[in-house]
Amino acid sequence: MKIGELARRSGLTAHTIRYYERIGLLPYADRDRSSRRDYDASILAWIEFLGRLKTTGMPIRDMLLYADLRDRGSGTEAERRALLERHRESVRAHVDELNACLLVLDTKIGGYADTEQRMKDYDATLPERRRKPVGARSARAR
Amino acid sequence: MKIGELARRSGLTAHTIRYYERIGLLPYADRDRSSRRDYDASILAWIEFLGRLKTTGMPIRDMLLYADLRDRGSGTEAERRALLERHRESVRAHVDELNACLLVLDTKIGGYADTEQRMKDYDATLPERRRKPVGARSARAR
DNA sequence: CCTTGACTTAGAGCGCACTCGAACTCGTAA
DNA sequence: TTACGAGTTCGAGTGCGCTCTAAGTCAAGG
Repeated sequence: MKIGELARRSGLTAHTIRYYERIGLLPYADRDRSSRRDYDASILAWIEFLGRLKTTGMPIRDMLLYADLRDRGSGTEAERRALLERHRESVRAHVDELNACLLVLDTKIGGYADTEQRMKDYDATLPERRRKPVGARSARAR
Repeated sequence: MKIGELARRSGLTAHTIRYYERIGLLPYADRDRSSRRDYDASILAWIEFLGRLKTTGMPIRDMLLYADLRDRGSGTEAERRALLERHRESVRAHVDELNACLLVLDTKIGGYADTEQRMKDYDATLPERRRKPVGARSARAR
């Protein structure tokens, strides 16, 4: 599989695939006679897994850590597992936080229930917004 | 309340508060005789609300949109509401996505159940990782 | 033979959201 | 009076994760 097809199939751009290889997220790909990257379909599973880590907010530096553990092969399983478990906890915490925000958002939206009614939430508590008075740099200009 | 106290109470840094004012996320604050910002406690509710939007992944440009609608006052309620509802939907979708990823993560971690066992997931499907062969720029170097 | 288009590399540039530094001004306490 | 600490402005710098450009190579089709 050439980089173009992998791009189509993975949803990444060819640019991003090369970038990932450069930083070590993807293994250095085999090249054909004319130096073009030639991928095995198995790379897709790894890219999908990276995508999930990314979706769940793992920074690239941590994915690199995981990738490096994987490189080092057997003997690193416990560490890999620990890394994923820590990440799972942080994702769970984030989901909880998002759900809490959703409740607040529901309340807020509820405040707009009848568009024609006055607000009784945050919007009403701040008297009115002011803009920086243009050209008024200070009381006694110098 | 001076900017330092607001920083302590809001969790933002004074730098960030000034930055938010600069870009229009926070209203231009009243200044005392010596040009120092002097805040009313009501600003805290707004900052907390912004924090929730931020936590839920709303980009600053959208918060600005909301802030501008709020500035324009009555007559913009429907639009504000629509904005929040769209955002709520995107947050819900993201939560669903995260939960789906959590399931995969659980499976993956399950694969490490007994650290001493062989892997039968992604890690096992990629034969082995290769590194860029240093100094090997091409078959026929030039 | 020539064109086309998919690829190659190295490196620059971008958008976001801060974050910090420099140089300065105040008000207060010693 | 002087020193301190907390504030001010403007603008530059940072870290992240891409994203794109330039200039070149190559293989296949017309």
